[in-house]
Amino acid sequence: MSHRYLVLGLLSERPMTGYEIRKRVCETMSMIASPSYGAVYPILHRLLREGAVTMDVVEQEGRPAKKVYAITESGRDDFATWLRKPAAADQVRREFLVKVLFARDLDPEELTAHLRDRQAEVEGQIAVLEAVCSEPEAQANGYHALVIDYALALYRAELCWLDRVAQAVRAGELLQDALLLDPD
Amino acid sequence: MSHRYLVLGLLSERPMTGYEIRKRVCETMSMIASPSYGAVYPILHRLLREGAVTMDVVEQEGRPAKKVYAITESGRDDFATWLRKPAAADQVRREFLVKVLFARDLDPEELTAHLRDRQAEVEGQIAVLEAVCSEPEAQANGYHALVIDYALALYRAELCWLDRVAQAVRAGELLQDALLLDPD
DNA sequence: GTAAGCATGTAACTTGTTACATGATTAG
DNA sequence: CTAATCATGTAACAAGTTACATGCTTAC
Repeated sequence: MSHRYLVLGLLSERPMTGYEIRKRVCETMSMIASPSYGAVYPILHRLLREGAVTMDVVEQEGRPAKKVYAITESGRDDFATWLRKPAAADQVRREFLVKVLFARDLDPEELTAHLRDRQAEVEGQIAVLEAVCSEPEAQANGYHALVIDYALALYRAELCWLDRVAQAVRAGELLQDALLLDPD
Repeated sequence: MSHRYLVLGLLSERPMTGYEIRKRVCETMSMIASPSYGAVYPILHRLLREGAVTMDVVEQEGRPAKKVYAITESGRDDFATWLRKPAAADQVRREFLVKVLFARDLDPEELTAHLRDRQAEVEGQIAVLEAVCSEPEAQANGYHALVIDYALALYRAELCWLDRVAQAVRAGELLQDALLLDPD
């Protein structure tokens, strides 16, 4: 459901094509979503059917014609209503965590490998976010910057956790049952 | 996909019924997942069909008969293979974040309300995690405790972020475009 | 008596991914 | 000549939710 409103929100800034929407989301909002074309186009078709957007075919030479979608008053109302409704609660839900949960079945080296993989992934995400941060588009929109800051804060906290756990594994503190982690 | 392996992982500890599995996940692993019956039962049927588990009908007086599922060697192999594969990357993806992204369309009080809602939600989650932490089951399993600690670390980081943003809103630092948030 | 817990299940629906098809231009 | 970028779309599939149906027991 929130992909729909992400699309509508972006169109409330300016008219765009499906291709453009997807590109913008994947490049500057990848921490929130990375929808495929198979998600974006059907959403636009549906919004059009419902009258939340209008569509304008723009011929281009050289390139294929593009369909520019623009939000309508009714679309703005729909978006405004959604924006004011309380957000649904959602989980942390990472495949990575399920693997940690059953790490008693892994050798310490295998667990360490998972931790290292995740660390590389998180560091990569942080690098992407910092790059997005320094772009003019993100700096112009305080709320976009806010969301990036949120993701950075969580990723940095995760990095700390990964470090602590990697140390505990190295120290052999995590055996079959084990102790660990002073509560703060 | 990871629900399947969560089920298989739990069954690798001891035989259980679908009802039990769901209850245990929802009560002690709610930060990772809260599958509905409509998710759990079909997974078990499929695992049975594939030979990853066996099923034993146990009649009970008073209560309806229950179906106890136990993991097979083939199921253990399947699980062990999955456990060693690198985990898929996943996003932060919170509906809440999409609302923040478009908060320029909200009055400061409306944004504050969203922030407060989220704060209450996060504090509730932390309370649940701390309660689970103190149970003997979680303390006996170091890896379970580890996952709880992960979730706590992220939730606490989020709480800090929420605080910072709430303050910025109160101070009127978040207008149409706005500055904000010294990079660390 | 009524709500909650035990216990199983299915059907309809939603939301999304992957993989495919099409086809032109530009940069290496 | 090959890959990437622009640009649209569909079909098959995967994974899950919600809502329903059933039915018994125990605690308030």
